[in-house]
Amino acid sequence: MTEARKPGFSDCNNATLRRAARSLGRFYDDALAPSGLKGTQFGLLFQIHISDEPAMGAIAEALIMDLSALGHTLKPLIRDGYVETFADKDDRRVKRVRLTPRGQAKLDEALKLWSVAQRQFEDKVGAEQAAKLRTALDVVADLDLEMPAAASSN
Amino acid sequence: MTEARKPGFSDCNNATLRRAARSLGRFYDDALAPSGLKGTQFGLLFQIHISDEPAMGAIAEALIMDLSALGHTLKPLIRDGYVETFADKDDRRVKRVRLTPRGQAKLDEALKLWSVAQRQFEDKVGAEQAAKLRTALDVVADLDLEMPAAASSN
DNA sequence: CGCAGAAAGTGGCATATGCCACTAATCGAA
DNA sequence: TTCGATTAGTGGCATATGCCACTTTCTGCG
Repeated sequence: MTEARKPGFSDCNNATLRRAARSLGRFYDDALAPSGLKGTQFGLLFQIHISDEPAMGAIAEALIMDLSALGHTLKPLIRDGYVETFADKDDRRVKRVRLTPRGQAKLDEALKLWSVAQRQFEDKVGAEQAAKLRTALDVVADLDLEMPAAASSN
Repeated sequence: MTEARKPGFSDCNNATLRRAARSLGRFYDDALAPSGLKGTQFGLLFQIHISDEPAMGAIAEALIMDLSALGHTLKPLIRDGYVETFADKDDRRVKRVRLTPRGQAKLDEALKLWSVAQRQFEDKVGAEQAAKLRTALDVVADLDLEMPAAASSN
């Protein structure tokens, strides 16, 4: 072993998760590079695609990301004309999002690249295993974790 | 179901991993907040702590992160006096890193907060299950993935 | 020795994410 | 109706990460 990742305290679930995310993220980013999209952007476009003109808040909730972070991340996609927003008819506070034709086309293009990476990955770890991992990750993501002290107002 | 995370195509391993990372990251960040450190910074200080005055490159490799990204991430820690760097005696290209006494103290402080979060997490998913997940994530992180086309120069 | 090429970092630029303070709109009572 | 609480986003600020173009050192040869 490289002496780098010694056992004993390298047990931080968060650190391990981030490390894997960086690693896998680079792989998917590389695969998507020809489309000009990052893995995150692809995921965001996809989420919008499978939703029905979702509100910002709905997207943020589905992806478990901060609403403001979503706003920031959306900017380059809007700038490049892949996505457009419009106010909800009944509640002007709500801003809805949808893909432009250009965005739809870009997503289709990226999906082809994505599927290659996805297959590549599943060939390595096994589709079954990959599915199990995703399930486990979804469980973790949806855990209702909160620090003891913070549970006061609950 | 919230209709947000429909089945079928939400199978992207990368998206699922990032989503979980955002979720868990927030939990650990909250737990570490009293120390003023983010989960990432804590992990970085810890990595330096368990290594012996590691070179930048060694840290980057262990954490599977870009060397320049490491440099950027290290800046606030150096600015706050938790870490210091010095040139390697035999190779002036190499920059080594170590914790300052102040950094060591901060790490000790953060470790207490971290262990609470860690325990909280393991109580929820089970220590056994958590260990399995970490193992799976390490496997994923260390996979030798590369796009078919990129294998040319190999 | 001297030079081409590799190796280790740095800096700039761009995206990814979060938190906090604010603004705009809506809702729920009094 | 009117005002306070709530909800949905925005903008600013700071860290997290990557890629690329350079600069500085080393290394290996001829």
